[in-house]
Amino acid sequence: MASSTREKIIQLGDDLLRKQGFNAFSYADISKPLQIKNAAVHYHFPSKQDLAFAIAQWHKDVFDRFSRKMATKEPKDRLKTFLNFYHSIHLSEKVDIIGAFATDWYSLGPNVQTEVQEFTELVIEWLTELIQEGMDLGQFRKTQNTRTTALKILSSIFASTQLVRITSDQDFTRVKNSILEELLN
Amino acid sequence: MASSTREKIIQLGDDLLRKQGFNAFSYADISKPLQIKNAAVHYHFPSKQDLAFAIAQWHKDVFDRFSRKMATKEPKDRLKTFLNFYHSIHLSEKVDIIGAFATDWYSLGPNVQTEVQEFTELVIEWLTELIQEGMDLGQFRKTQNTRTTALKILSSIFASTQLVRITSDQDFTRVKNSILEELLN
DNA sequence: TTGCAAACCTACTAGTAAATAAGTAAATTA
DNA sequence: TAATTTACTTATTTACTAGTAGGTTTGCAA
Repeated sequence: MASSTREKIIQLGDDLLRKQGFNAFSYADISKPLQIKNAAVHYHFPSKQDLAFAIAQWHKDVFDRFSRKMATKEPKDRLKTFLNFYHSIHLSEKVDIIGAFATDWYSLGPNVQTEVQEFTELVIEWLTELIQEGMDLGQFRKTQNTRTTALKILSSIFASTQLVRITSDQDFTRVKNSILEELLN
Repeated sequence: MASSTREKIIQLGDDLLRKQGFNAFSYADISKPLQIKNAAVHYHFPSKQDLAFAIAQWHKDVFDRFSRKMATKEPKDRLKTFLNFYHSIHLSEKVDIIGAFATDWYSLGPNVQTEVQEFTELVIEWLTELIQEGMDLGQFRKTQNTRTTALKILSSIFASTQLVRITSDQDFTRVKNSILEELLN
């Protein structure tokens, strides 16, 4: 079964949110490419907040499947896959969803904010555990606070998807490689 | 002489840009608090792009004065002041201007983009020189590529102003302190 | 004191935004 | 097969957006 209209709207909404920002796209930007009418988008997502909620929820689902699939792999490879994922974001000229939601934070309704918070905490905890495990296995250099290390990795990699819009592509690869190098023993 | 209307518009525009995003505020959001009419804002800044340009220019000017004032201080103190500056951004519930411009990048006209690029390069170069100097003086740990280190510091600190909107205040302080600790010998 | 420009205001336009009401065709279920 | 639901469309509304044309006031300069 090909993806439903609902799924296509979420995908396109996510694309637009991360390329242009929540307030920079309209329902027309979604309905036109999908060759449906404005009201059809409202049928699936009565308000733009409902769409934002669905996008946040989708990211939670995807990350959940991702972390399950990665569970068996060793910390180093898990981190590499994570960083490569951000590389693909960079190549598609989007920014990370966390940064996109963060800069548009005050445009989001309370339930969307909660969903975004849950997703973000999921990512941070996953990274924190990964780092702890890598340290326990002697693959990673010891750091004082694993959550802080996780926060620094997350923030520098997601900020890079933003920063390189302004500077250059090379800067992304530099930061990406450096994150791994710094952690490895 | 108290600050002119023009200056007040730039200040308020900058506040709104960094609190809500470029597409989330209107000229009405500027004219109302300043108790002037919509057209008065258009008198000073015919288009919203002109306002964005002036905001970018203002940041360049401020950073220029900042770097001049800091020139005599030693690297460690320069970095501390820089990080404290970001702490004040965090406290005012804004995000950093670089991240704000980056996420709204495709809403900006070419001349605004150029101005933002110049400002950002100014900051990166200032940080790079600071790190090199600190390393030469033996205050900072040696790193392979000083620009990469600068990029990582900049990205993790400006992303933190975004991330802590979603997570918690503590996370900002953690990252901030860790940046300094990691660099110091 | 006249002329003129800076800094506004009044009043408006054209376009776009999100959102809704009411209707329809096709599929699903009872 | 009758009733209902799903997935839309057509048509419209309300509200706001950036931007403009033209008039007014104020202060300064010739």
